[in-house]
Amino acid sequence: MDSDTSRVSSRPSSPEVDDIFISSLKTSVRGFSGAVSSTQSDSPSDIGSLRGLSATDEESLAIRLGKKDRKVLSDNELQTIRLKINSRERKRMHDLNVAMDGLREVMPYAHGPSVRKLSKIATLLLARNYILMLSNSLEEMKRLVSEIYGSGGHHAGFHPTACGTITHAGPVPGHPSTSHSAHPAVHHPLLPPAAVSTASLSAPGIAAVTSVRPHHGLLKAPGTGAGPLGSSFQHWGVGTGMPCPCSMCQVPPPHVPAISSVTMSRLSSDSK
DNA sequence: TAGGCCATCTGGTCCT
DNA sequence: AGGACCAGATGGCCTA
Repeated sequence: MDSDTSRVSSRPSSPEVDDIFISSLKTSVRGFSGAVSSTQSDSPSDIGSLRGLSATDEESLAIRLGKKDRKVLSDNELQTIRLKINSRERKRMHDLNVAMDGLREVMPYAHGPSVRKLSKIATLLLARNYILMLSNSLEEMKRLVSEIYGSGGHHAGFHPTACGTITHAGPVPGHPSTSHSAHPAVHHPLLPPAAVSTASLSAPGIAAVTSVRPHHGLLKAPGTGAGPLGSSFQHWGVGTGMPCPCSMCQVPPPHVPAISSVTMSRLSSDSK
């Protein structure tokens, strides 16, 4: 199910498009909008504006392009300007996607050729919940530390063995891969309440998704099998000094308003 | 085939 | 004035 990766690869971003766009312009001067979408010239925005570069249209475009002096630009000038603007926009969106990929990489989610890439919306929602979970965990850890060591607070002694004999070689933010199934039921900030209530951290609900459509199943009712996301959240790396958010190590963090009902409904209905 | 996701184009607005 | 940002529109690809 690496359809997404194939899709991505089959859709090379920016660079090449310029050539296509330019060539399309060469073959059809009137098609100012006909870069990749051949039918784009039929769009409402084109009607009565960019379609046939008549003198009047050129002028109107010139005005829109900021030529308040109503200077009439030549076709080449207009094309050049449009190409430049389009190129900038593509670059901007490309940079945005790069940043989105960077965010995906540090998310507690399985990565690999066989795992479909998180959608943008899913990435953002997951990131949000992840941050909330980290915040809750941090607060809880602080609280526990103060409780355990009191005002004396020799924090140096805090941790490892506090979680029992289990080795916390689990994932840390940015390294979501390992997991251990030691502690079964833990509040999962990345799951909506409904999912959390029925799913353990072995997270069936999250799981199904990874194989097919991660972002949807992620917020969906429990399925079967443990997924990377769910398992990856069970523990934190010891070496990192990060807290273990599992139920054995701490009380479940307060309920986090994970996702709006609107989003939830959309994602759940989207799950298929 | 419908729906989801995405890339791209485009025009408007705001900022420097 | 030019660039960045944003949102709407459109069409392509993919999955169920």
